[in-house]
Amino acid sequence: MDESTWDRSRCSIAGALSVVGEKWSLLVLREAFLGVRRFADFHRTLGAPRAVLTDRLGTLVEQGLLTRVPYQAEGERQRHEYRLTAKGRDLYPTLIALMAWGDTYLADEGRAPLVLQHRECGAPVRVELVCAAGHRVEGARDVRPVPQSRPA
Amino acid sequence: MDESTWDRSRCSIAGALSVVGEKWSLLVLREAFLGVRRFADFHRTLGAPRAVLTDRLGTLVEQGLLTRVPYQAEGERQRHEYRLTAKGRDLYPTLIALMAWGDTYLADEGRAPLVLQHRECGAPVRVELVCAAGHRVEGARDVRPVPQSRPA
DNA sequence: GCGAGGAGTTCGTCAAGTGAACTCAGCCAC
DNA sequence: GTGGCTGAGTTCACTTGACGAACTCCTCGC
Repeated sequence: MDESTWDRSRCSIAGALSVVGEKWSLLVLREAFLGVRRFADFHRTLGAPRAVLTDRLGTLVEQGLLTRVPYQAEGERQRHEYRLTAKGRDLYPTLIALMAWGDTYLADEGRAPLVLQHRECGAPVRVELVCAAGHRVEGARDVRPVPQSRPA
Repeated sequence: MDESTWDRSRCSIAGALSVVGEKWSLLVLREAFLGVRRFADFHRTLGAPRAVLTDRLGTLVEQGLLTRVPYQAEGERQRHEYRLTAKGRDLYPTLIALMAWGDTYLADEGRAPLVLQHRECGAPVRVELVCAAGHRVEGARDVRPVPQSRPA
């Protein structure tokens, strides 16, 4: 492709990174996918500074990846918890792809620290590139990037 | 799963982010996938400050995602170019997943600024979650995360 | 009223990103 | 050879962001 003429400023990767590209954002989402919902639990499991966590949770809510819903445990006062929205849940494949890469290249002795099993059958889950016609796509070389003209 | 006992410090997502989680890293890789190889072109297409670019290219080389190979254009002095390694190329699904998310939630009027076609058949390419038994996995709810015990 | 704990906020410090200016090396024209 | 051009950095002053500890506020149970 002609990489010199494509308008990078509209790139969806750049856009996505402007939403979840800050430090801790994707890790917050990882915790959310593991079921964490409360501020104190995010803080404990991530070890991020409170101020940063407040900020990240705030922008994730603002961007619509999490919602802040009130809840009340018995014998406690009302609090808020953070839950994934559909927009947030749709980042799951991204996280899985990142994790798979880390498992391949970073895990000690190739042992993945966390295995994902299909709930129905127990088989391990992975990401795959496919085309709409059903072919398996091996990598970037099998793909032709086609920039779309900007609507006038 | 019991999210309170799993050792987050070994998480492959955190590990991967420590390699490519800094600002500009994934965008540098995006350009590399689009065929950019030279410092000046990275600089021009990304608009990142030179110092940051020097640093990011350096760490990506150091981490083995890019290699720095000398080349010489006719009539010019010898220079270096940066090429993706297998380790770098394997981040392709991650970038595609991020891009797909951005296309869905950020692109104006749902028009993806860049379409990926399967080179063989022209059909659009996307990422999918599947299990080893071949089932389609819809999302996080279909997945059971199982922490692996740390080797003693 | 008192203490505890969740959920932040504030603050001083330190690291990282930013843009402009400067450097350095080789090639070319003269 | 001299001077200019270009690619690839480096340096610097400045601003932004991250860090950890300390502080606040609110509410519940006692």
